[in-house]
Amino acid sequence: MGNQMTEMLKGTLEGIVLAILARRSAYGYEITASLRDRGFSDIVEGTIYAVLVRVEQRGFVDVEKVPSEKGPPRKVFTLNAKGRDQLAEFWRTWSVLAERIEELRNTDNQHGEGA
Amino acid sequence: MGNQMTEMLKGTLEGIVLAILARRSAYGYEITASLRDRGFSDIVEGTIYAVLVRVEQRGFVDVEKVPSEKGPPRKVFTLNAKGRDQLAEFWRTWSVLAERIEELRNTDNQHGEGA
DNA sequence: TACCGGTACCTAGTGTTACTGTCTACCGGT
DNA sequence: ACCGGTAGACAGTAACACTAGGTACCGGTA
Repeated sequence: MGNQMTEMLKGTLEGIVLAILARRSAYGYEITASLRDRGFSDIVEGTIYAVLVRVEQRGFVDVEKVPSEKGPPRKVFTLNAKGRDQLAEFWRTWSVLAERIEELRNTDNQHGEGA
Repeated sequence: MGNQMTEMLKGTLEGIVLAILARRSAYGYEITASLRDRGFSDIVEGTIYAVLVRVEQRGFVDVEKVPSEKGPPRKVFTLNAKGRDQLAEFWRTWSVLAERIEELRNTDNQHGEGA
């Protein structure tokens, strides 16, 4: 797992988690699974919990404890209004960056246009 | 200047600089100007020098001191083979990440499709 | 009963990164 | 003698994802 991906995830991982919560409420373990399904297979569980603590402290999500049949109670996160604002801001920032980088790639004709 | 962009630049800025050097050799001040031209107007000069120190230490660039008529001698950076490899790796990682995030955006139908 | 594995959550410590603020140094123009 | 533009450099800071563990609950198996 290249650490390059690790560095690139900085600043985007939080948005990714918010985007997943925008679809439906979920708890940590579930979000981790969801990420794996979506190809983010290199993201470790502990990292997700750290992100969730952060978004909770910043007030982007509402939290509800739900008992589960197995293991400790689930901590279900629901995106709230502030979180939706943050998510919108994330998409704006991402769009700007992605656009500029794609322009850069188009003018960069050296990188073995193989694939 | 949202700090969101700041965080997102982590992990991409180095690749951006390498991509600029892939087009032609340049010195720090020039690279900063080039970035401004390309819309990365929020990146500060000092940051670029830090990136250049890093890529030099990692051996991605060759360095040549060229006297200038004004100010101290220019430190001209040229992308070498190792640097081109690193750039290729950057584009690969970026493609993977960008693709996954775009998929996530497509399945996220909540974020006011304003623009 | 005793143990293991899966579910679910949490935390301290580490390394990397970009920014802020400031500094040195050279030069031409006023 | 001073200022602004060119060119480079650096210490300190904040934010971030990862490593590497740990706690707790439960069902199944030996």
